[in-house]
Amino acid sequence: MDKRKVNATSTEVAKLAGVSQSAVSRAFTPGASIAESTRRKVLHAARKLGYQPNAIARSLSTKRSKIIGIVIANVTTNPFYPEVLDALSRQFQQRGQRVMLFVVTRDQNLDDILPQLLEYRVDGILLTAATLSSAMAHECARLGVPVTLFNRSVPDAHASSFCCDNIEGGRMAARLLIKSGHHQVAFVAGSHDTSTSLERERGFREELKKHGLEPYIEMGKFSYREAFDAARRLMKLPKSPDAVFCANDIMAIGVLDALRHAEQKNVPEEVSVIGFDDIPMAAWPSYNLTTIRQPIEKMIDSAVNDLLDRINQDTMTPKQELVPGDLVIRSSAKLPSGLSSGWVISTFETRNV
Amino acid sequence: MDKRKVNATSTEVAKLAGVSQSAVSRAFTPGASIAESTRRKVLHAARKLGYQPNAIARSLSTKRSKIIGIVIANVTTNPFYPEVLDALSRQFQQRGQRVMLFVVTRDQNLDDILPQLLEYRVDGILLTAATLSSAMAHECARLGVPVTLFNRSVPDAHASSFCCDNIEGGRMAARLLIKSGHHQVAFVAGSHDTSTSLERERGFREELKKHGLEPYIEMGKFSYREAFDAARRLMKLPKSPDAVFCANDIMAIGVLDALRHAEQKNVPEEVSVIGFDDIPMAAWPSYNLTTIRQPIEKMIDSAVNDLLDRINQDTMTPKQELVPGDLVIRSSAKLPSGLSSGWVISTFETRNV
DNA sequence: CATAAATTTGCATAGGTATGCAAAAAATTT
DNA sequence: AAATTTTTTGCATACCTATGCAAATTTATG
Repeated sequence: MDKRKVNATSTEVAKLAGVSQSAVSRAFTPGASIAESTRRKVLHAARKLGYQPNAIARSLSTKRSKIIGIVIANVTTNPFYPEVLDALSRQFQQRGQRVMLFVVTRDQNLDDILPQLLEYRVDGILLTAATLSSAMAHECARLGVPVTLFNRSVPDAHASSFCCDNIEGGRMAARLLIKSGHHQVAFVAGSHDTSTSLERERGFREELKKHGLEPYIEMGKFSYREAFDAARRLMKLPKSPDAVFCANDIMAIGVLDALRHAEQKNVPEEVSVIGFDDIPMAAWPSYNLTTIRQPIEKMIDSAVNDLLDRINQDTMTPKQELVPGDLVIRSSAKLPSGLSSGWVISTFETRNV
Repeated sequence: MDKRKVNATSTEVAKLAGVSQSAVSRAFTPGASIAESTRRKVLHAARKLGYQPNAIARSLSTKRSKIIGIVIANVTTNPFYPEVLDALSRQFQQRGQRVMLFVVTRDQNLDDILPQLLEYRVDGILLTAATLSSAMAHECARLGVPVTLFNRSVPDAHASSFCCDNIEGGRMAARLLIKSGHHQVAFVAGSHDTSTSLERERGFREELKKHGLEPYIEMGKFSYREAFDAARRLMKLPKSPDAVFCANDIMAIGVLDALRHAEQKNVPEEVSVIGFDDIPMAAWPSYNLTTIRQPIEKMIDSAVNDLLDRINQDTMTPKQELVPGDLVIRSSAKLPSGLSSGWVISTFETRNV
């Protein structure tokens, strides 16, 4: 049991086991042509030397790194993204892929980041809360590295994209507010250059318009604090809104806190609040936020499947998928008299936090 | 500008530039011996072919992958860890290291995970919110891969560890509560097998004992929801506590919500609440949580420096560092008449969220 | 037992870069 | 201009594994 050598190689194992280096390689390659008896000999020798196959060398040889590059933003500002990262990481892990991670700021230019991933010959790239320049999209396409966007609509047809149906989500929020008799509503936007916020706003406005309503718009910059302030501004208006729809949950929570603690408003009696995402906090007993749930697991399943499929059959064309969200009814928004089918009623007691 | 070829190699670039493959390699190696004129020729040819050095091949050749393995848990349940991950990722990125990420559950056995990192010949490993079996610690030591623990005390001397001074943090909380005249206090623990929770409890008890007090203990499992319930149990006690110290902020927030919304208690008039970590939420206007701040940036700076140093000078012995926390005074705990020096007074207005 | 078929094995090489060493070229000194 | 020093260059090889191919071995068939 001599373990002085730092990193045994397949050749050393081969020598000890009295076989060729090829045999060692085959012993560690599932499905390779090797007799059970020699495989055992090899594994025994390997254990003795503390041998572990060198994935770097394997990658070089097979031209598959088994690494997926993940680029993610907003990890500290929106609890939705840790949720996404967790699910992604697990999924890839489970499917035998490693993850190379880049955490970026929302405004950071990916044109500096992606080349770093490409250097390592990642098998695929998944971007979330980040946008892709079309130059980079082309570059990845040229190199045959599939790219998938999560939660961002696609700039061109070179990448797949998986999003919640944000427009329909905005409509759902509007419908609920109208049904429950609101007359003056507001939208707290995330930013004016993010597809998610823009689309949610579009659906919301569109549906309101059908009923002759037009929302106030305030900017919340996807942040609790900014949304908190936005809510205060809204309440200062001559005809202050009786309902606020926010482009995401973290802002909705900021609005809720502002209404309750800074503006002494009762929610939902005086003002209804609706969010988007359904982050774990939305179910906390002191928020009980009515919101549009993004079915994270389902979306990630699809995204991961698509990416891995495109890695393995390099002919597949990118796909754009829109996953419907669910209206989750809690108690931050007034209820209409009759409930619609398809709504998810979720109370603190019935849902694990 | 022909770019049909998928991945140009240094040899192809060499041919086009009319130099040797070595020259190409040197052109991309900072500090290598190469004439400025040839470097330019090479870079020009490289651009023409869309060449990018192959980091996998380089790793094989140099025996340095420039990859750090990060293992992290609790990413979705405690906002402290997204903060940590964000900072770690940035730091390594900035220092020219890539990050291979594993998100694990609290109870997952690292003995299956670490080998996967070692396969890729990571230059170093950073574990946070995760513990290391001593067998694995030995294995890493044998392979010359330095390991650093973040926020966990060290099982043996084979790894470095960087922690907040949890014991002293517990003492600080106790001192504040005593100074401001509390008589019946409680501790909401995270778990009974995590050094952070145990140490915070120890310091807290220790200091209370000096003043003849003993805390109620409740289990909050590091979760908002469990802590919420724990608070309700505490308030049902015949002599319910007038102060609650929690092993982390997310539980303190659960307690706060329970007190305010389920138990109709005024905070801090009737009950004081103190947390640990100082996550961004702690500064939110509706919480204003008094807490012990872990100086994340400072801790991570030290941890990253130590790890990179040990990677580069392979003789360095592991280091155990205890970083002092700061008591951040907000308004969830009653104030004593006179403030001590060294306390950080932080109000919503003075701190960026 | 001989022959054909199937399985297992080793050889040789590819994958792309870095680097020690000696040769060549350029710069400096005498 | 020759001699010396310094810088630059290319050659050859190492890094470690996977795999096509032909040879060797085992198993099955007649």
